[in-house]
Amino acid sequence: MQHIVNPTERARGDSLHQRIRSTIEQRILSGEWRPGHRIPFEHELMAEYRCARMTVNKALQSLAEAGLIERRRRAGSFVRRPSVHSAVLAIPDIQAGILARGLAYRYELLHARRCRASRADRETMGALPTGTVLVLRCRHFAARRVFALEHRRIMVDAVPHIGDADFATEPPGSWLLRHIPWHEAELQIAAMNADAEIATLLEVPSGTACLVVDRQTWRAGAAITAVRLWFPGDLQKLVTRFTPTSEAGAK
Amino acid sequence: MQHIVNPTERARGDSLHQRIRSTIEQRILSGEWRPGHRIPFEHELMAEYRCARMTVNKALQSLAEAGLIERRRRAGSFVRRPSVHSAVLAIPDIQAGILARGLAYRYELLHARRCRASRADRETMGALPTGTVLVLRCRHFAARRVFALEHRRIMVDAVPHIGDADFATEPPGSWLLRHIPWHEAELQIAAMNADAEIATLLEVPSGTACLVVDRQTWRAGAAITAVRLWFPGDLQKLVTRFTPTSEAGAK
DNA sequence: AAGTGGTCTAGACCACACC
DNA sequence: GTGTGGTCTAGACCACTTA
Repeated sequence: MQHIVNPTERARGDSLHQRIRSTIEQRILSGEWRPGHRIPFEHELMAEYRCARMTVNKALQSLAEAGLIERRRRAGSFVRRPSVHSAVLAIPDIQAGILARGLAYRYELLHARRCRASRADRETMGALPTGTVLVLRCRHFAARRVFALEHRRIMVDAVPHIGDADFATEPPGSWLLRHIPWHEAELQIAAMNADAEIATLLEVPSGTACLVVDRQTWRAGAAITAVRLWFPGDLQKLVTRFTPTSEAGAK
Repeated sequence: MQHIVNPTERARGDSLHQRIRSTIEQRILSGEWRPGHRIPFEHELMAEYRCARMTVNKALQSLAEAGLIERRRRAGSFVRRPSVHSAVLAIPDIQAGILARGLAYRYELLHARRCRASRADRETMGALPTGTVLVLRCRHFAARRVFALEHRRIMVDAVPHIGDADFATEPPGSWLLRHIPWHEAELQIAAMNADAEIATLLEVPSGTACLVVDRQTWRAGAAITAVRLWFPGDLQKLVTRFTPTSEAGAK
């Protein structure tokens, strides 16, 4: 019942569909099967591995979801031609990220006030005209150095129990993650020179290159928060490991 | 045979396992089911949707792969607590990205020479001591402005037919993507001030904040290329849309 | 018209974790 | 032990696409 697997193409994970997947994946990654190459049909793989169609189907669907192959009815499955590099960036919660590096973490609230939603809030986030916005400015420290400067706007009406939050002691990002655990977000990453004010707050020379991350967050279509984080360029690097993909794998 | 689906929880995609998946996903994203909440058992969902176990299994496996739930034998499936934000960054090929924006693209090779692998090549990329490295420096233009400056090292011995490439006319990234379509890579994103030399080449004032992307590429464990790209900070923004995840969904 | 993949069924055995 | 999820089978019907 077992298919004889060449030791060099042996994969971690013992289930048959994982072995089939890995075998094909390695042929693609090694360049043995180039873009456009037709993968064996499901019925051919069934015969090769002596298994049910559901098993090879699971392997091929998994490769299709990963963007390595394209499946076309009546035609077969084909190795895709990668066009964009799709990188999975891990962006940890700031506090957790600093602690994970073994550094001391400190948080400081600089400023907090409530006001009416601005025109920008309405236009970029779809906030209600009558909505109230909580505007926060705070700093994150890693081992006594300023690690990040945070400008945040929270749509008060969309966040239940926000009155219970004490942002003098808890970073708003952490509080929100605890209370609105799942959400959708949009991210922009850019490089900007620190002006005099930003430089003072980050305790770096004026003009220092900073990594600027803008993030907007929604839940069920309703805007929750918008935040801009300034990182001194030498302190924060975003690192990731990936494989190219053909088209957006994410929906 | 059909389960009666509430119109508000109706999903795109008509297959049953997609509907089951979407229904559960919306309960999680809306906050109705908070982290730690136990999803109904597979046999309960079978009864609710009057379908086979494979069908609910496919829906739950898909949610587990997406990082929204955690599955534990004997215990059940539970909504996960997100800890890191995992963003899928789309990083297009430079030429394709500029053309996609409707801008004119131009490429210029500044410098090319072959030399022995340096100590850094060996240490950071695992290049062979006797290996030859092709060192390139080039610029990418979008509508007459300098869009990016590229420093690249290619491990000549690992890339067949590289002698056929004409990097005076074709950007090395495009040539490599055509000839080594699938690979693994590691990416670092940082912000740096342009020094005098970089600023001159980018045609921006000295000290301008730049987005610096370092990428190293392997195929089947063998180093292919390492590249550093400098983007003027105001020109290139990396944009992405995502949902938080619990732990690394990528392997 | 034919043959592919997409989906689904109604079973089954097993590993594992918890009791 | 007991019950969960993990995996697999041997069928089946259908939609779609392409030859």
